[in-house]
Amino acid sequence: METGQKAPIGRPRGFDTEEALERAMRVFWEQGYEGASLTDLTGAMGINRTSMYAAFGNKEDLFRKCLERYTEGPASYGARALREPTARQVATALLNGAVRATTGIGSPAGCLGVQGSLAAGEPGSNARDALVAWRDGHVSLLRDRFQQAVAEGDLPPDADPGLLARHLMTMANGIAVQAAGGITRDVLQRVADMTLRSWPPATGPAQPDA
Amino acid sequence: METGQKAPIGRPRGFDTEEALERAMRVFWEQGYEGASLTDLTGAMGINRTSMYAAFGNKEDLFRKCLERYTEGPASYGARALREPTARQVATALLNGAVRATTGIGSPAGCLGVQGSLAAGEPGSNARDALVAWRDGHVSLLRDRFQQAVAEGDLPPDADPGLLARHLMTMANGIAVQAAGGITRDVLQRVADMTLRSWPPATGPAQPDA
DNA sequence: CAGATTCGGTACCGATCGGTACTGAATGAG
DNA sequence: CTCATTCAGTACCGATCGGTACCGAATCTG
Repeated sequence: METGQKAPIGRPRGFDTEEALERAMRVFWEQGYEGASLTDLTGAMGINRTSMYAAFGNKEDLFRKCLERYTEGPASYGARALREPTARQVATALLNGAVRATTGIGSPAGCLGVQGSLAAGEPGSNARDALVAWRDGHVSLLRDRFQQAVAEGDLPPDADPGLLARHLMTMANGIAVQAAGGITRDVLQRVADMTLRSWPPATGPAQPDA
Repeated sequence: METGQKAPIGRPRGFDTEEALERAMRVFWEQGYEGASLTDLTGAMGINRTSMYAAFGNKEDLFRKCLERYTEGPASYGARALREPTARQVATALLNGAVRATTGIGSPAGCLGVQGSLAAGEPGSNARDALVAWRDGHVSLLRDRFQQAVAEGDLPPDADPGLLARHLMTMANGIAVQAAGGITRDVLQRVADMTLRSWPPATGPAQPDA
């Protein structure tokens, strides 16, 4: 059985699963989990319901797979940012990446990880929880990266890695909301620049007013 | 006809419209426009469909009225912040208010103006557009307020009021996303404090790296 | 009282929701 | 070739969607 990997039995699949997943991802991205009906999804994927269920499970499974694809595709700037040499460069790459990804010319506005499902009724609760975990996972990765920066002396010893990570993710998610509302890339880039100009912000007690 | 204001003809309404609106607002807040079904809404309001349609129009009208109520209730910190004497105090009141409102103990987590409808399918597009306009309206008010601060010398003459306003709203919306994900008030307050510690951020060219 | 008017409950509308049974077409193995 | 296996299209499932027709109950004016 040298050819174990190949030669699937039966009629071969008539569509490209990667291409179909890409199109489904864009529908979820544009319309959110609850707003994307199976008719919308399969219409964009170019297949019918039966093929979708056979290939991907159900709507929830499809959403999860789209989220994975999103993470490795449009949101891959996050993983790249973590590999930047300094904490400041991590922050810069993250926010610049967020601006670019949420305002891509050929892509839906905003971020799938935010508008995919932020508030939902009971049938969409699993998708919502999946996105909460997704966002929190990124914060944890950022926190670990900043913890490392503190250990390396790249950030001051009294810096709070968790707080810096949360602050940065808050800004990135805010950018996603703006982008979903149609704010243009150049405006959001200036907003990101403004944040980065005073980064890292002080972690200690509040500075005197005025 | 001195009593023109009173004595409505016919059977009097058997429920309090303000109370019903308050409960509907919370359902939209928790579940979003698309995630809140008429059954959910009328169930929480304690009335049946017929009464809801007679009193409020339809689901879209109900949502708009809930958004108004939200603006004048839980989101009234926005209008209050604009009346603070200095730009810095405006920013502080806004972010502190956002933290409190999105993490209220007896209220749903997050912000109706964000998670009410961020991405939606075609049937929810009107609600989504209403929220986009709602958020942009608040940015415009902030921009005008900061423009005034520049004129008063409260902000430096080279400050960009529109950019400062957008930056602040981006942070507030980011806070709303965090809160929707269950992040607690004390954490978000520290994030807000961190932002305010370096506010207003410089508007000019980027500061030298490191 | 009678008559007009409005509210509230039931029962229903067509459309759409996510999901599936069934059937025929296309491919492998023998 | 035959036969098992898989894919894809149709047609459908019960449930729910937002919205409404209808009618009795309740309250006004006169």
